[in-house]
Amino acid sequence: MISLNYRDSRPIYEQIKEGFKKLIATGAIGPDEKLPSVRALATQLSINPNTIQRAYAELDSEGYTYSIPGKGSFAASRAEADQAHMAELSVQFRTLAAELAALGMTRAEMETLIKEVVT
Amino acid sequence: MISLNYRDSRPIYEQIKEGFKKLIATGAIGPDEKLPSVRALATQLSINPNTIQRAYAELDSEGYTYSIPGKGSFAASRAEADQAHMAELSVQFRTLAAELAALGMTRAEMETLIKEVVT
DNA sequence: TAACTGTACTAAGACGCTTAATACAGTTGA
DNA sequence: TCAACTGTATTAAGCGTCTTAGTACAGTTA
Repeated sequence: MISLNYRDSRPIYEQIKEGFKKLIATGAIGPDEKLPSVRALATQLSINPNTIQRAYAELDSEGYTYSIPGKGSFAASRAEADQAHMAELSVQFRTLAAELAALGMTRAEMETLIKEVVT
Repeated sequence: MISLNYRDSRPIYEQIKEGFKKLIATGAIGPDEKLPSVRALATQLSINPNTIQRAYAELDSEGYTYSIPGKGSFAASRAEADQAHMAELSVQFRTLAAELAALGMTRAEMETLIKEVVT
C-alpha cells in the first residue's frame, strides 16, 4: 500500500504523507475508510512508530485524514482532500509548463506529453 | 541573479544549482559566459564559499558548467544543458499530468492551465 | 608581483530525521 | 471485566547532512 524509497533524499514521513495523499485523492482509500494503525504500518515498513505518527499527525492537520484516539485514523471525505490536492498539483503544473515554455517547448508539444499519459 | 529562500527546506547549494540551471537553460547566461566567482557570489549571498563551491562542483559534473582553475566557472554550451534540463522537466510534467488525470482533471482543463502561463 | 581564480582539506556546530523506550487514556470484543 | 487493540505524548540519544570557519596550494592575469 505504501512503499519507501531510501534513495530519495526526502524524509520517510514525507514519503508516507505523499503516498496516502495519492491513495485518498484517487479513491483507493475511500472516505471514512480506516488507515493502517500506527504500530501495524510501522511494523510492516520496518520503521519506528514515531515516524508514522508524525506522518499521520500532519495528514490530519492538512485535512486529508482525521484520527480518533482509541479507534484509529481515517480518510477524510473526498471533497476537501481532493480540492486541496488538486490545487497543490495545479500550481506545480503551471510552474512546470512555464519553465518548459522558457526552454522553447510549444503548447502543442506539451499537449503531446499529456496525451502520452492521459487517455 | 541568484536568490535564496531560507524557508525552503532544500539546502542552499541545491537552490543555487537550480538557479543557475534555469539561467543557463533559458539563455540568460550564454554559452561560455562566466559565472560569478566562488568568493564573489559567497560574499553577495552572505554565505560560505564552500557552499558555492559545492554547487559549482555539482553543476560541473552534471554538464551545465565547466570550471578552469585560475580562470573561473563558465556555462556549458546550450545543447547538452538544454537537453538534460528539458528531459528532466518533461518527466516531471508527465507525472503531474497523470496525477491530475487520476484526480479527474481532463486534458482540456490541463490545456487551459497551460494557456494561463504560455502565450 | 599582487590580486584574482578554482580546488582541497580538517574541524566544529547546528539542525532535522529517526529510533528507542515508556507511558497514558480511549475503544473493542471475548 | 479484561486483554488487546487504538492514537497520543514525552524524553533521550544517535546519526547524517548542511553550513560555517580557517587555511592552504596552484594556476591566471594585468
